[in-house]
Amino acid sequence: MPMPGQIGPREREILTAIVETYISTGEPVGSRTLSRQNKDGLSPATIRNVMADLVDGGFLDQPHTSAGRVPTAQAYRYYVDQISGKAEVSPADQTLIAGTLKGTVDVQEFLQRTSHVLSLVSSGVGVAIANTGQRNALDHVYFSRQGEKKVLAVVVTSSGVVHDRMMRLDEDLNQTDLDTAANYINENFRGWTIATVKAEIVRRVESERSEYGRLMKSLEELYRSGALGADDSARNVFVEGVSNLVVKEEDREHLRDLLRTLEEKERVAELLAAYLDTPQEAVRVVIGLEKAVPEMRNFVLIGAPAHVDGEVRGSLAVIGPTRMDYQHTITAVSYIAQLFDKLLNENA
Amino acid sequence: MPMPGQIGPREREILTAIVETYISTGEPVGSRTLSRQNKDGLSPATIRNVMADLVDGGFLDQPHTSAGRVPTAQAYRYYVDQISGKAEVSPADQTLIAGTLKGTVDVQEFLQRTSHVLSLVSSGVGVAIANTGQRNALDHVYFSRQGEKKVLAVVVTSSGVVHDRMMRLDEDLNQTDLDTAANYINENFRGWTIATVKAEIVRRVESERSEYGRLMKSLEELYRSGALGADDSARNVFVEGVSNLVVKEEDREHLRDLLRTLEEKERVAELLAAYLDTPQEAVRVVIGLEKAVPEMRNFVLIGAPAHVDGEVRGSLAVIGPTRMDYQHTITAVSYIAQLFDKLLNENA
DNA sequence: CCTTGGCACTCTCCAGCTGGAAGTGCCATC
DNA sequence: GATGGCACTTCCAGCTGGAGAGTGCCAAGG
Repeated sequence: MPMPGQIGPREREILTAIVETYISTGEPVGSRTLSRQNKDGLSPATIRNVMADLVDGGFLDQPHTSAGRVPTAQAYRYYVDQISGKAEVSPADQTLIAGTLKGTVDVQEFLQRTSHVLSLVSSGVGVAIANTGQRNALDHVYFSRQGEKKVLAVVVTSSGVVHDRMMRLDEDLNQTDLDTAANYINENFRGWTIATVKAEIVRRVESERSEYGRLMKSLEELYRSGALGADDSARNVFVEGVSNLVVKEEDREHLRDLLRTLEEKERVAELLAAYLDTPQEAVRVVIGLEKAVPEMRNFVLIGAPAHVDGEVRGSLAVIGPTRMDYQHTITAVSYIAQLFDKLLNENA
Repeated sequence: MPMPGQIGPREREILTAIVETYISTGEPVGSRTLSRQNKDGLSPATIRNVMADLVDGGFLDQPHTSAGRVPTAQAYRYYVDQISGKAEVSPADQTLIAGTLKGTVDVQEFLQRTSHVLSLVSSGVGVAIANTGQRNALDHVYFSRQGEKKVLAVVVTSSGVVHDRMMRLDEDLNQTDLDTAANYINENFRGWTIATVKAEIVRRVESERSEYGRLMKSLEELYRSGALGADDSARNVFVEGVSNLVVKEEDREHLRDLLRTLEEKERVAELLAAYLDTPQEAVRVVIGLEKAVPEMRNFVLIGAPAHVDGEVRGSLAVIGPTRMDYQHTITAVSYIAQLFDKLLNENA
C-alpha cells in the first residue's frame, strides 16, 4: 500500500522510536509511552494516527486490539538500513576485541577466539568459520608413519589452516614411500587448490601407472584413504555463546530445536554460506532467518565474509534475537571482519 | 538413624519401585500408584508405613504434606549400587556405538564422535576429553617455516594426539635451523613427557650455551614462543548434546548458568578430572554434583577414565539429570570406555 | 488539513475464591 | 504385621470481577 507520507521524517522518527523502545523493553509500545519520551511533544492521538498508517504499511503489528504496537521484520529491515554506517566501534569494544585476538596467527585459534568475542560483545551467538577443502590452496603436506598401515597426514593450506588426519591404509607404506609421495605432491602441486590436486592425482595415477609404479601406488593408496581434505568442515566451525539464547519468553520446545540446530556444525556452515558467500565486503544483516532455518524465526544474522583475492575464505557472524543492539553488533562484526581479512591476506 | 529392617527386601523393593517410577514420570510417587503397579498386592496403607520408614532413613523426601514421595540423592546412590553390573549393553546401542566409532584412529575424531554418541544414547550431555600436556609422552615434532618469524609446530604424542600450533617468533629462523632443532628433539627426547622435555631444554640451553650456539639458540627461541604443549586443553574437550538439558521445569536462570558452564571447556575438564582421575577402571556414578559445580544440583555424572600403563590419559562421561536411565547409560559408558582404552593402548 | 482532547470500547492481567483430586497420618480392626 | 476407614492438608484448575493500558473514532481548534 503506497500511502503518501509513509517515509516522511515524522514517520521515520516514530518508527525508529518504536523499534528502539521495543528492543530495550520487549513490551509492545503504546502511543502514550511514545508521546512522553518523544522530544517534539506530539500528543498520543497524533502518534496513534501515524501508527495506524505504519500498520497499514506493514511496519507494525498489533498482538491484540488493545496492546501497543510491535515492529515487523520489515520495520527492522528499515531501521537497520537507516542506522547502517552511522557509528564507529566503541573504544571499549575495540580494546576487548584487540586484546582477545592479539597474537593469534593460527587461523583456527583466531576463529575460536572470534566466535567467543562475538558472543561477548553482542550477547548473541558468535559464529566463525573457515572455508575448507575445495577452494583452499595447498601449501604443503607431511605424511608420517605411525604404525603398521597407519599414517598421519598433515595438510597445510596457504591460508595457514592446518588439517591433520590419522588414517588407516589398506596396504602398508614405509616412511621412505611416504616422504617420496609428500615431496612429489609438494613439488608439483604447491599453490593448487585441494580439489584440483585430488583430481590431478587421480589423473596421473591412471595415465602413468606403468612408469612410476611405486610412487603412484603410494599416492593412490594415500588418496583412497582420504589423506587430502577429508571432510573437516565440522572442525572449522566455531560456535559460542549459546547460553545467551536462554532468555525468558520463548517456549522450551523451540529453544531445544534451536540449540540442536546450532550443535550441528554443518547446518551452521550452510546457513552462513547461504547468506555470506558474496563478493561484497559489507556486513550483511539478514532478518527473515526462518526462511533458511524454521526454528530461527525471530532471529537475525549479522555477518560478513572474509576474502582472499576476491574469493570467500571464511565468514563470521552473530546470530541473535531480532531484539538486539544492531548498531553495536554491526560495528563490532565489521571491525572483526577487517581483522580477519587482514589475517588471511597476511598469511596468504 | 539405624532403623531395623531398613534394608530388608521389602524396603528395597519399594524404594527401587519409587525411584524407577519417579525417573519415568517425574511426578512425586504416591502409595496408591505404587500399590497398583506392585505385583505382590500390598495395600496402600502398608506401603505408607514403609515409606514413612524410608523418609526417616533419609531416602525419601516430601515436597509438601500431601504430595507423593521423591527420592533423595541417597536413594539414587542406593539404587545405582543395587543395579550396577546387572546388565549388558543392548544390541541396538552396540550397533550404534560401533557404527559411529568404526574406523576412527585419530584420537580427536574419536573424542568428538564419542561425545556425540554418548549424548545420543543417554539423552544427556556427552563429554569426552584427552589429557594433554604434562603427562603425555612425546613421539615426535615437526617445525615448518611459514614466513618471516612464523613457524608451524606440530607435536605428535605417543597416544596419537596431534597438537599443531602456529607461532610468531621474536627472531627469524630458517628451515634448516628448524629441521636441526626438530631432529635434535626427536632423537634426544622421544618417549619423554612433554613437561620433562621442556624442563630439559631449558637446562641444556643454560649449560651448553657456548658449545652448540646456533642449535641452542633455535631451541630457546622455539621454547620461548611456546612451541611445545602450549595450553591446548580447550581443543581436547568435546561436549555435545547440551540441547538435551532443555526440558520443562527448571527455571531459565539456572539453565543459562548451566549452559554457560558447559561452554567453558576448562571447567568441564576440571570437573571430570576431579572425579575420574583415579587408577580404577570402573564406571563412576557421582550423584551430588552440586558440590563441585553449584549450578549442577540435580545432575549426575556417569563417567570412566581411560588408562595407558596405569596412567589416566583421558576420560569420558555423561552429564545428565538425576532422573535418567542409569542402567542404560552406565552400560553404554562402560562399553565405550573399553573401546577408548583399546584405542589408546593400540596407539601407544 | 493536520493536531488534539475526549470518550467508549476491548483486551489482558491479576487477585481472590472455590470445588475437586490426590495423598497423607493415624486409629481401630483383623 | 497388614488392612480399611476417615478426617485432614495441600495443590491445582477454573471462574470471576475489577484495574490498567491502549485503541479507534469523532468533533473541535489551529
